[in-house]
Parts: sequence; C-alpha cells; structure tokens
Amino acid sequence: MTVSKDVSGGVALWRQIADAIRLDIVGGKLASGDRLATEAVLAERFSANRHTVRRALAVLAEEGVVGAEQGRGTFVRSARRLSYPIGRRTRFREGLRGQADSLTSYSLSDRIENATATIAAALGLKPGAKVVRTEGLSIADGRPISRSTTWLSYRLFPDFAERIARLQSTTEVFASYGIVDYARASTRISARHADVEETKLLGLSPGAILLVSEAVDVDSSGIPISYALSRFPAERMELVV
Amino acid sequence: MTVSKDVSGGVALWRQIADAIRLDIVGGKLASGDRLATEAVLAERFSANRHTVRRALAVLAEEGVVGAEQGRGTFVRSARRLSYPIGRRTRFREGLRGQADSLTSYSLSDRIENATATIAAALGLKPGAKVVRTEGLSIADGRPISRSTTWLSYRLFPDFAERIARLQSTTEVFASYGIVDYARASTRISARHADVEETKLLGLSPGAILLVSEAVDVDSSGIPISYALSRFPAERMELVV
DNA sequence: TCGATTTGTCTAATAGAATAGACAACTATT
DNA sequence: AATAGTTGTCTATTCTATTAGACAAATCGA
Repeated sequence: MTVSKDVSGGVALWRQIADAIRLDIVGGKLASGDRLATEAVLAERFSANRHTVRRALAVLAEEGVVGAEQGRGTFVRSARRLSYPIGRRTRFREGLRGQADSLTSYSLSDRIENATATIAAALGLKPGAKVVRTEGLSIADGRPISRSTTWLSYRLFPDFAERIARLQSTTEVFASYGIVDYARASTRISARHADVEETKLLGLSPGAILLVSEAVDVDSSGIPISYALSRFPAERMELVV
Repeated sequence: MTVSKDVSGGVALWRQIADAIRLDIVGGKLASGDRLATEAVLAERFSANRHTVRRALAVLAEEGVVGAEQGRGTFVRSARRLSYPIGRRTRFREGLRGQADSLTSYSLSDRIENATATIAAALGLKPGAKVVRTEGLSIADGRPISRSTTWLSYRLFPDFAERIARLQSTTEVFASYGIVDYARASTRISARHADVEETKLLGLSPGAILLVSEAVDVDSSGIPISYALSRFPAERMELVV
C-alpha cells in the first residue's frame, strides 16, 4: 500500500511506513523469504527520506517481521496472519489447529469480584453477584496472539481459576464441570489501539491495533456460562465468521 | 481509559489522548451531554501538559465528538457506536434500522475489470474473468460509516452498477435480478489503519482505525454472487456476530 | 579483481511535539 | 459585585521527527 505524506497528523511518518509494510506482509502481498524493495525505492514510494524508511525497517526488524542483510537487502522473516474461525461452535484451540506448531495459554492472574452491570447482564446474574475473573495470554509459535479476560459465575465455577491454570483449555475445564458441549451465543467485535500494558504483554510496538471480541458462551440448555473479552493483535490474527 | 506516557512510540501524545477520550465516548462510558473532566484534571490524568490536552480536545471538537464552552467546560456531543449484526442472513440496511435516523448510500464509481486470483476464488470464477467492481460509501445521520468495494460476475450482473446507483440497497438490486433471497457464506474480519483516501472520504482523523470485513454472499442454491470488501471506522461501528 | 548495488553510520540543519508560565475572557455561585 | 473555576491565547524553551549529504562496509555478478 502507498501512504501519501500525512504531515502533522500526530502519527510519525516512520510509523505509518512501518504499518504499511507490515500490512503488505501479514496480508500476504509479501511472502516469507521475499526481498523488500531497497531503502532508496521505499523512500521514493513513501515520499520520505531514506533515514525515515530505515527507522521504519528497524522497528519491523525488532518485531521479527523483517531482517536486513548488509549488501544484499532486507528480507521478510515472519508468516502471515492466523485465522480464528468464529461460529456457533467456537473453540479457540481447535480453530487454530494446523496454523501454528505450538499453542500455549498462560493464566496471568485471577480474582473473585462483584459483577458490573455489563457482566451481570451477559451472564444472566444480578448486578453485584460474585464472579470469577481470570486474565490469560495465549502464545502461538512464540508470538503472543491473544490477551483475554474471562468472567464466570462464582456459584457455578468456584475453582475455575485453578482448573484453567492446570488444563490450559477452556473446553476441557468446562468438560471437567460436566459441560460436554457449549455454544457461542454472541460475539461483539470492535477495534482500538493497544494500551501500554497490552503493548508490553503482547510484544507489540506502541500504537498497534487490537481486534477486540466480547463473547458470551452458553451451555446446551442456553444458560450463559462465560463472558470473555479477548484482544487479538490485528497484525497477527483475523477473525473468520 | 488511562494512557501512560509512551514517549518516542511514533504516536503523538495528543493523539493518544484524543483516542482514549473518544474511546470513553463511543464505548459508552461518557454519554451525550456529559461534561468532560476539566483540562487541568485531564492533563494530570494523562500526565501531560494542559496544552497537549487542549490539542487533543481540539481534534475531537473538529470531529464533532465534543464541544468546548468557555467558562463552563467541555461537553460530549456525539452518540455511541452503531452495531452491525452479521449472521447467515446479513442485511446492511436492515441491521442498522432503528440505530440511525437516516442511512444513505452513494455509488462513488464503477468499472469492469478482470478478476484477480483472490476475487475469482471467492466468486467461483476463472482468474481473469470479467467482473463488475463498484465503490460505495454509506452515511448514517451525516456521519460516514462504511466505505465498501464490491465485485460481482459481469456475466450474471452486467448492469449492477447502474442499478445500485439507482436503488441504493444491495438487497433490492439482487431482487431486481430475481434473487429473492441470499445468504452470507463467509465473513473475514481484520483491522488496520485508514489510508489517506479512506481518511478523507470517511471524514476521519489521520491514524484512525478501520474494521475490515471481506464478505462472500451466495444465492439460495449456494452459488457465490458477490464479494465485498467493507471498511468501517472502528470508532463509529462495531460488528456483532 | 573490479564496479555496481545495497545496507550501515556519522554529522548537520529545519520543522513539529511537548512542556512551562502568565494572563485574558467567560460562567456560575455566593 | 465579588469570587472561584473554566476555557482561550500568548510567549518561550526543550526534545523529537524529518530531511539532507557524505562515506564506509558488505554482497554479487561480470
């Protein structure tokens, strides 16, 4: 993609250039191993100075997206986006199977709290009811791909936090409670910039974009069992409905 | 939301502050008519200078999101995000009915071209087959909410462009071809920054985020009829699956 | 081995981002 | 009418972003 110079828009030119090149890579226009245009050509394409382009490339190199080799050129290192299928039967680990060699999920923290109006409504509880809240992070092939916060009824799942820390998979934890099947009731998708904590945890550069999904899962009889707020780096994941 | 100072990240502090305040507004934390915190308070909250906050507020005022009144304070002007429901039976105009008073769609341009590999695959055509491409823009209550590009088989819909310009509604155009019902086969959702043309057409400020949906619609016998690439400003729209 | 091409490093100059302080103009309350 | 609180405007200073030019260091093919 070509970005015209967008002076004084509050976004530095080198960042716009980095975003544009990254988009070409994760969008599939540039494949792994391809050589990028030379710095001089890129500078002309973006109507910028070569030093500005170099700064953009330095950011992408730090992210592991490209690698420069003196005398040869700059080459694409990373792969394209993962696709996370979302439907009535949405399973995180199943959906990504085959797209990554390794998929690890971490529990960052958990606590018992009182449901806000939003969460109570989603889970069909009274506002202020006790809920379990767990913070998680998922990593595919060494790259963080999701940062999620999940709320569940404390009455139904008092020790959810312990179990998810042990089993990693939400599906298996539900199974351990005797819930053999569950379905996605609703998914609300938005997008925004990552805040500072998310930027750090997901290993992003400042200003990165997150796809945000608010999902409610229900058991086979239609009773809400979990409300999850997941943040996916838009440069690493796309959602397929 | 609180944004810690994020020095040298390539995104100006005044823009980060504007984005954070806009997110509070479109996310529903601040309702229309509410008074914002004073500039001095905001400056402290974001660990920034009052002048920097003023610059952020100036941007939001230009967008029509807030309005400052000397001696009184700064007030929220705009409404929250629209929700676009996506499912097997996805209809743009129906989905937004009741959320906006007016909904107008414009045809910007159209042309006949040869299908790329991606488009041919989506429409079940041979690469290079003739397709109709139309560019559109939709505006709700005076605010642009989507910029879309649609491809259709030229053989099946040779004068699609004329009809959409006249009827505005895709559903009605399909009906005029005798397609009484159609369904959404797949929707691929990603997010990225708006480019310069999109920024201008959608009336956004530079660096704004777009939700991007790639959708394939099929007729009642499962034959693909359209491939649409729609870009929604993340600050004005969310997608509900 | 030579020459062309490409990335790496250095210095320097100019425009924009952010901070700091002071005071004017306006509003609402007492 | 007086006062406190708020937005509007001005000047000045420091740090970053961007441009510009020059040359070194590495690679590759003729």
